[in-house]
Amino acid sequence: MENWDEIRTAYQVARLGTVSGAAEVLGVHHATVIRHIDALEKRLATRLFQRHARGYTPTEAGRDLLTVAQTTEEQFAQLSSRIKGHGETVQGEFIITSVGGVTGLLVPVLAEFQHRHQAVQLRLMTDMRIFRLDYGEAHVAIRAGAAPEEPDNVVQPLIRIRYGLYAHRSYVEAHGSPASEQEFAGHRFIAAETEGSRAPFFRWLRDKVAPDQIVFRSTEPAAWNEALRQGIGIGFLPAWEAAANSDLVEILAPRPEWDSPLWIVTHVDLHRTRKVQAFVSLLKESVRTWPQCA
Amino acid sequence: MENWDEIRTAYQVARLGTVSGAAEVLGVHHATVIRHIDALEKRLATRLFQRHARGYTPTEAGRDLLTVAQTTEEQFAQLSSRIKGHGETVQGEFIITSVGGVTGLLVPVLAEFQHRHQAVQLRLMTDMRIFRLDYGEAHVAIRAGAAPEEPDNVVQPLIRIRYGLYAHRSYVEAHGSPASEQEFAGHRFIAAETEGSRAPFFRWLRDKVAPDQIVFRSTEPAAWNEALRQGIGIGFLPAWEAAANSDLVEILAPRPEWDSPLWIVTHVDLHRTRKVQAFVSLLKESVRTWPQCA
DNA sequence: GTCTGTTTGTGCAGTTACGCACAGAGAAAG
DNA sequence: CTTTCTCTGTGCGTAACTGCACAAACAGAC
Repeated sequence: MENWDEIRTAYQVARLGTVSGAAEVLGVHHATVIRHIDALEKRLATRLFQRHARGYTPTEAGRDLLTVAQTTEEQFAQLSSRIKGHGETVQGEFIITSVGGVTGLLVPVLAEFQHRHQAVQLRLMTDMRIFRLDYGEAHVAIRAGAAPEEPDNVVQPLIRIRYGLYAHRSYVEAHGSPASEQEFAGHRFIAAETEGSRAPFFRWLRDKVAPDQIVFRSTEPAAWNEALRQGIGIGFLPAWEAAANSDLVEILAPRPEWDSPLWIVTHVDLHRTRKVQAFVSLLKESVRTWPQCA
Repeated sequence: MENWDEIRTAYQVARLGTVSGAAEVLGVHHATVIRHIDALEKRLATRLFQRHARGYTPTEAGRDLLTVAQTTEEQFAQLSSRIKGHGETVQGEFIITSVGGVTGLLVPVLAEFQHRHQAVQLRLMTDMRIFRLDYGEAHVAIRAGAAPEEPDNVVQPLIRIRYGLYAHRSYVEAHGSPASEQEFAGHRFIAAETEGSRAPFFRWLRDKVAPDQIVFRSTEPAAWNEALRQGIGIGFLPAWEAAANSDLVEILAPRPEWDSPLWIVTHVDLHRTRKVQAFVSLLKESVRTWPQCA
């Protein structure tokens, strides 16, 4: 039962009773319809229609095909409208993967997105490994560092996060506060786990301090944050996050060279969809209300 | 949602995850698969798959299509086996149309047919008008008289019914029995309603007797029979039917010129089916057990 | 009866779609 | 890092399919 098009032609013939009518509905020549029927009957080794001068009358097999194909056409029509509507309306699952450090900024945007589009189910994936937009693992990704250059991904700049060097009040009370990087000797620092971290401020830090000065390492940005609050050492923090916590003391003010650019990355196949576009535009819009960052 | 073949192609791609695999299953070149997907996505204005070097990953729309097309394929497969089996097994409705006079011979054959093939539902149509084998009104027809010459119908001779002229004993006791057609004057006859009856014995009768001698006319052969038994007049009867009734007196013995040939007529589109063949062969076989007729 | 409209059926010409070959890109293995 | 394999993607020639035109047959109207 290969060649579904022939089934479709046979269905129209069975429905309308004439080859000519079916040809008109299908938008093909009636000769094509005849050939389709002939081929299908030959393959099934059964007559589907009785031919006469007034048209084609379906046999029992033809009537059977009629009912089956009728539901098929309905199913396909529903599928079509569902798919077409799917691209235009914002609904269904929506998967975002992002770097760990920006969840505090991202979640309010997601809340607003959910509020605007009640029919979406949100999934935020922040994990060690980089989720691939290929393979359909996520609809959009928030990436940090150098601009991603993966093919088939459309990359848009989102914002530059200003990073400063901060410590908890308790740390400053215990160890003092270095006025510049020349006074870093003897101080304790917090950094990322991976040596080859792409964050510019971590590369800067690696040049300025000895490895044994970094007393706390973690892959998880939330852990850096917590370690900082516990007074374990001096560490980088987004300026907006430090400003929200009065217990944190600014060691060194943010510098442009420490800025971490954020990127919105979407797969080219999904970038045109209304759902993705709705989220991206909302995200860009929300970013403008973050004056502490830009 | 036209072009069901493209849906089928997309279904296989969604199922297998790769263009190459789908191409192999479908028995086409992988370039064709790519073109089908491209065309379908363009028509739906939605991406069904995310393309990457390892294959095609279905999007939500693609997964939706997958489930719909999966049931479609199952439905078509069942339809196919049903239709193919339909041609080989004897089951379903079986419609016979026949001239009215032979039901007494036909019904036993139908009973045997039903006994052999429990899965058939028999319908015997004996009506004024001639049912057309075109339009699917019947599977086989038993026709009488001159050989039908309708196109697209396969005509086979079945048997020649011997007709004689009979009357009920009560009629003979009241009016006597003519020894030959020369003594028909004053006798009463039973004939068909239609003037242009194709039965040869009625044409013969029309030449021998005056119109007002025909005192009973009916379109229904069973009515002739009954009228004969009631002693209304002299009428033609199949020899076998008269022989079964001892109250009937033979007026004139059957003559070859009165023979009414019966024909088995089937539509060419249905003639090859096993169901029709089974019935036709059974009918021919049964006919040999009617020695009174031939 | 003739005429008209509709339908099926077929040979021929054009066009679309297919198969083929090759290129390019990742991913996995050594 | 290099090699190898698999899979996708595209230009080109061919083959299959489609559209066209015409013929034939039939039903209905007049």
